[in-house]
Amino acid sequence: MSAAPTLAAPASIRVPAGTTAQDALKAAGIPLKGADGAVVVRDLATGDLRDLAWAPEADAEVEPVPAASPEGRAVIRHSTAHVLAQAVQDLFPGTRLGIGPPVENGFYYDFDPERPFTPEDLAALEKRMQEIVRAGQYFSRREISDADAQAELAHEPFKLELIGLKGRAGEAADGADVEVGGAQLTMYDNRDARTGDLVWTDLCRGPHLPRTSSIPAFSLTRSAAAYWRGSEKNPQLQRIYGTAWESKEAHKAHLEQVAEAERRDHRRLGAELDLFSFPDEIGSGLAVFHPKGGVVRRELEDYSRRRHEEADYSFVNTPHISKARLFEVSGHLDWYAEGMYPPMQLDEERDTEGHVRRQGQDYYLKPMNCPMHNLVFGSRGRSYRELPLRLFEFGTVYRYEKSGVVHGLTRARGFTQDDAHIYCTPEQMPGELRGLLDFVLGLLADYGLSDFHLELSTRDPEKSVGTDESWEAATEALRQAALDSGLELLPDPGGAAFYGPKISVQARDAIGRSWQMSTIQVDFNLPERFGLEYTAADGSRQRPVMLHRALFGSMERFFAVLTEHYAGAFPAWLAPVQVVGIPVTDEQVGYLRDVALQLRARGIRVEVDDSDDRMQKKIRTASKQKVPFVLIAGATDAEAGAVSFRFRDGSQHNGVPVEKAVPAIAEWVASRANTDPIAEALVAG
RNA sequence: GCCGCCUUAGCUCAGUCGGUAGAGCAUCUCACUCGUAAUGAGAAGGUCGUCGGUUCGAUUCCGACAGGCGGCUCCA
Repeated sequence: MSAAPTLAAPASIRVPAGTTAQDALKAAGIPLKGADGAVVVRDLATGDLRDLAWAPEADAEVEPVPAASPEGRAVIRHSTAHVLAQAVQDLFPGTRLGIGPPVENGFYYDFDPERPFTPEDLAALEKRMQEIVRAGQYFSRREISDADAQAELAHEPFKLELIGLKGRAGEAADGADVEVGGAQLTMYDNRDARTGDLVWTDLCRGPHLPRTSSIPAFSLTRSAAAYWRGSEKNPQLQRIYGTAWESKEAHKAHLEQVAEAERRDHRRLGAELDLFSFPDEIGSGLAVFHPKGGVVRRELEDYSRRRHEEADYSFVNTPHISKARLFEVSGHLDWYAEGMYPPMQLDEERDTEGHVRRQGQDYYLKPMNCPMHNLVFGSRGRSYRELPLRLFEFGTVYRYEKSGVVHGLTRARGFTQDDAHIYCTPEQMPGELRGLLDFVLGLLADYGLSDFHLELSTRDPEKSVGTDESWEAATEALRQAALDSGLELLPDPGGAAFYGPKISVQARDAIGRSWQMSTIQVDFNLPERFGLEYTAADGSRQRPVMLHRALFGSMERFFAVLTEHYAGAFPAWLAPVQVVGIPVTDEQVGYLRDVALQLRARGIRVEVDDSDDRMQKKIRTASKQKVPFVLIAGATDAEAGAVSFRFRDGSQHNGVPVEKAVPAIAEWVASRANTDPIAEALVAG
């Protein structure tokens, strides 16, 4: 992440009628070059961004928009997308243009080429783009009537379609409004720096940089297919992604950030640290956890279990498969069948002629735990005195994810939810939601995630069941619980499931990426479908409110997020191997084994490296395995009854008496500290 | 599911313009016994993802399938 610009709020600047914004800025001493330089201006009267070449007809007040600002970067990226499109049409004449908007960290442009782009094409395009940037063509804005635009763009079918969408940009796919914004269509002409000749042109709302040479730094990143206007029903275009920045430094920092994310990729670390794998023999999206991954997972689960016990949850266990009937009742087979593994048919019997003698039964793998939990609730009469009833299970579910979306542990086909369903009275709901959110955030924080924001997904009137009143009450209860948390709350209108509104907790990791973690959902539908009831104080039968809540989303996914958050260097309490003993010579193996026994007696996961590698190699091995505590013992240590600590950051603490070292480690682990142990910290503790 | 790319030793990757392959790391053995991120030597390890086609001959060319990667769509 590049540093946010910390410029003082730019003063308003007057652009006299007939003068260009650029001249006015220059006169006011505003820089026009570099990361702080203005790339466009904001017309303060309308709030619109304008090109620097803009010359208002009447005096206007503007503020400069610096390159190193979200809007400035968007302009840079958008202009770079134009350069890409020009390069593509240079090198691949006849390629049709789609849209080319700026996006987070970069831009893309969609094309309809003769054939898909290859990596070599991308290299050639990047080279051609550099030439265009060097040429310093200027971006020239030109207003155009719809009819003229249609004539001029007769050979660009996608652009023609966009013209038809004009003024209804809200309905257009994400990014389309970059091309056709408001009522007035505009073209942007790229003109030769010297001669002013038209080099290339594109339908575009703008604004743009003054010249192609104003693009400070860019690179192309990848190509991929994308559906035209984001719909599966439309033809696929070839999309090229790139990144562009206000300075070479910011560009480099971004590329470094991408490289860091790659190094932290849980799929890579999973193999390097021997945590888990996805054997082809089992099937796509189905993971096996190796002993080291199993340890981490068990620690995650054990701690969670304890916290759930303390929070008065009841633990249940339910099977992985069920007869079809259950999912007919729950409605899954109506509206979720695509996401389910196909059924297995059991129990069918046929006679010798092959006629069915006994009708078979379809069994399904469960995609969710809620139907099973509802059966637990409904297994006997329930009293209001039992509510809220909180049923918890590490419930493994299976979903037939489409082949293209399976992605490591974060999008698997089989995974275990730390799933709870809470049945309560309508009156209990607000308090229950508040408590739930507290619980969720507290538990996530205990695992080292602390930077959260919330999203409130509200009703989509087109697709929803339940009364207006119940939606209103549930949404308000969720909103209030969210507000009480004091966290940033983003609206997600229409994002709710059809059966009720939800809050999702997003957590930012150590390198600033957001992950959706927990969801808390109110459900009006299932209690109805399952006919769930409790007896109220007045003896009447009432329908409980049901809350769904998966705290980690799934254990696999949470495992992946933590792996990436910690870059594989898990906190000591979670680390698969917490201590490695390294003898300086073979002489100390026995001594270290004795120390290891003392640690193991206190529940510490410890190994002694008695291989015939040299000590330095053993240290390297332990470092690469990201072991939090390395205990080295040579003759000096052994004679003194001591060990020498080496920590993950390379710091040392030598000659620590074993009777101090053992409890120090045990206490550190027991504290569940999420910071790395280092020499100072351990000594202080 | 769609588009593109990829699949060679446990891992990371060379290589073969069609004549069945090589490195580093890891593994094993031996020597070394060393104070904070790689000691040296040797050995072993691959029907080149699977199946089919073309061919005298396929790991190499073609096709299908499986798995992976990057996106799109999807994530109730």
